[in-house]
Amino acid sequence: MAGRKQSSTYTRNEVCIIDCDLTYAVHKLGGRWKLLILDKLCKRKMRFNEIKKEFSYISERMLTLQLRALEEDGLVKRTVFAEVPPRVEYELTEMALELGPILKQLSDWGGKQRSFIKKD
Amino acid sequence: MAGRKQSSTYTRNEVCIIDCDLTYAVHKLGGRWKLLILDKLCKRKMRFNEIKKEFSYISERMLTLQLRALEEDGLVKRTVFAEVPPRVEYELTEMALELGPILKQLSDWGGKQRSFIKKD
DNA sequence: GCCATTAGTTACTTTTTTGTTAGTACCATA
DNA sequence: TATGGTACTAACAAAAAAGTAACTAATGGC
Repeated sequence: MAGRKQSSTYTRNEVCIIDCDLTYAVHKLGGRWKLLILDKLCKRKMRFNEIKKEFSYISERMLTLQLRALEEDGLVKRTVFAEVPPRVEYELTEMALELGPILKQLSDWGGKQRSFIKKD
Repeated sequence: MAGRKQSSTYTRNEVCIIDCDLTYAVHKLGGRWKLLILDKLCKRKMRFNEIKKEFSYISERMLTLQLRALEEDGLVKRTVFAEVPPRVEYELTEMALELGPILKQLSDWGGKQRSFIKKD
């Protein structure tokens, strides 16, 4: 996100893609781990290491990056407790909760598409 | 899609991501231009160059790649007419049409999220 | 024979995204 | 004084996605 060339075609196209509400939305949810994280958090608030343990192979760096992006986009609320060792809790915002039913439908569609493709 | 290392963490994680119906679905729709193309095609069937003209800055290569991926995933039907110069028409499949209402909701959510974020 | 037209393909470069590894701060406890 | 636990950060490397530019096939009309 930081340190991009402002004039590349890549960036110019991104601007036009973000212009559309739909591609904007997918852009916001498109990180590799974001939806999986949201899925875990919709059950309950979790600490950093709890989330990490849900995904065998995610690196701490990636988890941090994805969580920060979700926070910046108003989908996740991050609460830091002034303790040692540190405790940080993550939970979904109202905005993210509204996404739930839509993602459920998308998930159903995914399952259907998958089995449809496999038939061939 | 072709020629990937089979053993990288990237690929191993992808396997586990594709395992989930939701992330699978987003994976299928996640190409930069795919949703924009679907959006145009849901109005009417179109020829290659017609689609191209809808997007000022897409390259022929990218358009080809995205269309082929959509075709492979059963979202777009490609019809080649045996004429010279060639004529090729693209149209949505039933599977893609079912996606319409879901994408509409996602688009609405995107608009809402965008204005919510801008307020700060 | 030569050109224009459509829908591509190929080889290559650029940019972004994801992953690896080692290290940090903090303080309570042994 | 050393150790452990949590939630990170920084520098770097690997992989994928996107973009650029030049080229192709086929044939009807000139």
